[in-house]
Amino acid sequence: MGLAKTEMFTDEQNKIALFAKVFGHPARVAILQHLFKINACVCGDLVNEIGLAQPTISQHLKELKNLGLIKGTIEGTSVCYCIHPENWTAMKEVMFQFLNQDISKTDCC
Amino acid sequence: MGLAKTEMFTDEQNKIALFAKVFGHPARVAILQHLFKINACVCGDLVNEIGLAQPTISQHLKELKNLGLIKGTIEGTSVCYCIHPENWTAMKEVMFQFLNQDISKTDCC
DNA sequence: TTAATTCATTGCAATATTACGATTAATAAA
DNA sequence: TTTATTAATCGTAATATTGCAATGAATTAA
Repeated sequence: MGLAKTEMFTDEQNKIALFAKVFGHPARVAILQHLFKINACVCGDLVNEIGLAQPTISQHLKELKNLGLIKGTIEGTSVCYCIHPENWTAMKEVMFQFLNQDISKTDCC
Repeated sequence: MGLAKTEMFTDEQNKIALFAKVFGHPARVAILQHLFKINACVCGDLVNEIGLAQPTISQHLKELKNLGLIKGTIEGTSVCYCIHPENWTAMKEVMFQFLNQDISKTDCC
């Protein structure tokens, strides 16, 4: 199939999976790291920074934007992308809760 | 293609992407949450708990096991799965570092 | 207006993922 | 031994993802 049966899971589980999925490609990880690193906003420098073709980067940026993790503003002919702070923080809350589950009881096997 | 060009990225970026990818499906999120919730180990109860067919669950468990996040021990005819505490903690370190990047400077757009 | 620049979109090929029926392997119970 | 139980593996169909060339839309420069 290639199609996840999302209706069988809770909203929280689906939300975690959606966030995780977008981090599941090294190009998107690299894009985000670069946006954090460069204090000012960045546009098509990402195409040079990362070694992929322009349409490929554009596609990855779109996915990050769709999830609300970044925002892009048009500046003349170029587009300035940067982290969306509020949404990033909200995403962190969700992911932290998942990653921080109590591990102390898991003493089996 | 459908094939990520991992050679263009750092080991860290690829590692983050690999961990994130395995969390990128709600069934695997649900499996992990259940393993955390059930203090004792769990085996094919997961098939009942989650609504997917046995081969599907088995496949998801395999991916989690391949990454070292869970471990399985044979107990008679059934297999007992549980979180791998050390590896989970190590994974958390990597993910936290990525998620916790300094957001205070990102005041653009 | 014309050309140049930047980025999004489209279309497509190659590969990956998801799900499950059927089967197999291994152990336990009768 | 025979049968049941449990879980892994195989094979396959349906869909998703990745990457890029070609193209298009929008703005700027000449």
